[in-house]
Amino acid sequence: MGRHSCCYKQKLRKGLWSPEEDEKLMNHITKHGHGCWSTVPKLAGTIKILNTLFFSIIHFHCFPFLSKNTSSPSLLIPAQLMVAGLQRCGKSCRLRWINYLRPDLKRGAFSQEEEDLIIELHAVLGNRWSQIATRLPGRTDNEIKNLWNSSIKKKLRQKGIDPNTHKPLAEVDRKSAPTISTERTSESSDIDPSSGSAIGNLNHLLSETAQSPELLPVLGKHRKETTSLAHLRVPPKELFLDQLVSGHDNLPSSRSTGPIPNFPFQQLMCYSNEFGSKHGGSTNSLWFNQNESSCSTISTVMPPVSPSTLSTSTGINRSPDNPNSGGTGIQSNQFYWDTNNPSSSSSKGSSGSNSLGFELQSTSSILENSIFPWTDLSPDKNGHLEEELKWPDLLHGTFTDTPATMQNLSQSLYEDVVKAESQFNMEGLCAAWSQNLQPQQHLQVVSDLYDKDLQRMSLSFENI
DNA sequence: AACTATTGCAACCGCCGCTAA
DNA sequence: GTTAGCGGCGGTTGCAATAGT
Repeated sequence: MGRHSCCYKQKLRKGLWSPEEDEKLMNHITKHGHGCWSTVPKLAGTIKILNTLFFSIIHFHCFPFLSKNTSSPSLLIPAQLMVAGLQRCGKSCRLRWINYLRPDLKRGAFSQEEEDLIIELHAVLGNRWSQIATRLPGRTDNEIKNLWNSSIKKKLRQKGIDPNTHKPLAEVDRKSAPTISTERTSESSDIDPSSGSAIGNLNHLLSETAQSPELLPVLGKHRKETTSLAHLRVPPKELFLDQLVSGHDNLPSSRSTGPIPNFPFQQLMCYSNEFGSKHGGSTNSLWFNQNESSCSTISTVMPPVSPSTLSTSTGINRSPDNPNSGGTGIQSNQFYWDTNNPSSSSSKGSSGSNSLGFELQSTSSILENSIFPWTDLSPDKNGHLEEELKWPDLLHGTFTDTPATMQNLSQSLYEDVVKAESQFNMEGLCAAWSQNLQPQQHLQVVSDLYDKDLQRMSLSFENI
């Protein structure tokens, strides 16, 4: 198949991104959405030039006395704005946005719970980093991949666990371990679905679950511990920006883009992370200000977003001593809303009702009652999860569960798998929200979404 | 202080699948 | 059916920061 056209182009910058490039890209995407990535580098510069030209012409015609020494409006354009667009290929722009500039990224070290989750997901999904990343809100596949290769692998080996098969190293050694190639799918393919002890991949898992109820808890576990996070995952902010700025309602097929019409995402920008409540109260707030203490506040006071707000509120606070660095501290990469804009709000703003006038409620209650009516998966009232299934039991199929639990798990099986594969489809929910549907209607919408996702899922697995 | 080794992470490379012409 | 363009993914590399000597 054809390669990316930009790969053939010369004179494109490579290497680390400068703050100026970041700003260009950030400004462009927040104002216009990324659209076609291949056009982003050009547009990121040309739009600025056109804007400048426009205002220069206005300036020239309205205030000629200020430019009497100039013979042409074009002379009013500052030279520094005449630079071309980003000298980057679209692919590079996309990568930079996804892995670094995206406002929903969670910075900082991985928690132990996240690491454990990655290990468990890797046992099921193999090196499908992007799918693993969908279960860890705010984390990118690249980040997870790096963590795996640099840290988790070593830790597992130190514990006597083979990171490829998730089996004890001694057992692997006895079996004259297969040569680990450097091929793309080497690690995931090392997990032999037919081996019986390690769960090779999701495809195998699905086929097995159809016949082997004992595998259901594998998904059931993730349903409780991880899919609940997936449920709470809100669409990337850029989706909203695209929609809010452009106002169109096309439906991109890309999994990373999609319209979110009139969705009150400000109330979802933060969620009560069960990890946080479970372990020392460290709340992992996502989206924008990642100040740990501001989670509950920002989730309830964020007003509707206007394009004007967005266009002026995309500043990035970086660590002052290293502006080019992503920083490792959670505080070092905050994205903020324009606190000077009266239509906007501060993360330290007061609570109460927002400018839409509807009564605010806690994020968790919204999630449980309105947005995610199926969230019977929530932690219990004390913030604790139900007793977890031990992973080794899952791997070896020795788990037994009560019929009632199994029934619940089987009911939710498709939820978990579908969302693992297709990511949660927020579009319909957003549409439902925008239509002010009643709870029962929400349920219907959700049900329909599941049906569609299930169909897509089936097709996907048929093609594997 | 200088050098080397290690680590962490951002970014690139190359391939694949999907889609439209 | 073929081809090209594109987005996306996973593997790998390169480099800056840090630790160790």
